[in-house]
Amino acid sequence: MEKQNIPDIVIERLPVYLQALNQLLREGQAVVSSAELGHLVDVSAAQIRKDLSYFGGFGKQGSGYNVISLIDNLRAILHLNQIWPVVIIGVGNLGQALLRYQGFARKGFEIVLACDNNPDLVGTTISGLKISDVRNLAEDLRLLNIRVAILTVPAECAQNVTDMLVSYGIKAILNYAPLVLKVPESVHVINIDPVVKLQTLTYYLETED
Amino acid sequence: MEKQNIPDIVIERLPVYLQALNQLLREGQAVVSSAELGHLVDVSAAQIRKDLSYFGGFGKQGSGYNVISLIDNLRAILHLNQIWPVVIIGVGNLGQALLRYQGFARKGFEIVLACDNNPDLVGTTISGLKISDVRNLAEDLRLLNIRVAILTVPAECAQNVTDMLVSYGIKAILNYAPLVLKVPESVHVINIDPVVKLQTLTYYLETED
DNA sequence: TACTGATTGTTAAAGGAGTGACAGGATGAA
DNA sequence: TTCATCCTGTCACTCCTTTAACAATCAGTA
Repeated sequence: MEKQNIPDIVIERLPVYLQALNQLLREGQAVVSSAELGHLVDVSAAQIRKDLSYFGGFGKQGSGYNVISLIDNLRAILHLNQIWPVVIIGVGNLGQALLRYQGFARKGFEIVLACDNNPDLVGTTISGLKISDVRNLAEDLRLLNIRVAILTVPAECAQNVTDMLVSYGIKAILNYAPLVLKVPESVHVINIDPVVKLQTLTYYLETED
Repeated sequence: MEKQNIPDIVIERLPVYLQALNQLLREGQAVVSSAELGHLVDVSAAQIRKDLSYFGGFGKQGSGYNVISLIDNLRAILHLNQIWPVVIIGVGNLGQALLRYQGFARKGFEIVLACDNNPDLVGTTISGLKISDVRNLAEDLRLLNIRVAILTVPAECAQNVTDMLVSYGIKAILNYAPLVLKVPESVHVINIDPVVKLQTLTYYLETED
């Protein structure tokens, strides 16, 4: 209902706010002002208030935002009140590292499936999860009701794999492969190729070397 | 000289264009139109022409852009005509995966230093590189003339490590730690916490589960 | 209760970014 | 050479995002 009118860029900031709020919670802070939160995440206070006001008035004049309650609201907005089952496609270096990463579980995600096409890998266990054969992907995804995928395969097969994922009902892809994936409008993709990000950074560096 | 007036968002698109152009080069295509390139990277043709025109007229009316020459120009703009030495700070799962990743070398970067504070790791060799003690960081960075860092340490120590890096002359940080780093204006940071990206994606998913 | 200080939600204005349209140059064919 | 076609670079316009300002409201104190 609310979805269509709210800019993507606002949505991208919400998880960052959530991150900072969780830190405040750990430190035992009960209330935070837009100015203080803005300082933590490097966003202007006015912008934070405007972003949050898209979803309703969560703050209290004179004091600010209740940390716990704002966390709850943001989690609801971002649909983080459930644990999302996630598949990792491609268990190379990066896929294995993500499998071992302990940061997903507490943040609303659980890696419940990891698959590869390498017969040496299929059947082995990494971080408590048995690597599945990509040939079973359709059934695995259906049985586990997975709609979120992390794609860590080589660029050469990334589009093929993506087409499979889309046809099997995947709706969100976190893409580590170095290319722009073609997907239907109903599927959401975020790219995080480290090389692209580094190449953005070097633009700003002096080259007198 | 050109730097100040060009929007960050334009700069962020350039490496993506470069990625697609390299693919065209591998496929042997000599010339590309803004429309075709736009289709590859999911950007409008007008936007590509406008982005490129910030830096000069690289195209030819009637035919389009010469692939090789546009690659050369973009590489120059992004300062990729040199190999940038890079340090990886924190050799946990993710740091090790990035160390083993072969995708940096051909794209303008070389991991020349990896360090950690874990005595069990220091001195071991991963992917041909001997892990250095973080206590030697100041000298290592100076000797190797490193200005680009990849940060893969736990959130708890990320800001401390960042302060060290900044004081030792690091100017660009690719931050995998789940927090917003505080740095001086002269230092550039890009964040790629996978959890933040996933949490952005789930906003767009139906929650009837 | 009345007053002071603080902070939100909202509105209007300012500032940036994206789009559409087209003049003008390049190419190739007749 | 002339003509028809193609595609860039750019300008004006529209749309989107951010900022600044302030009325409304809350909490604490006297």
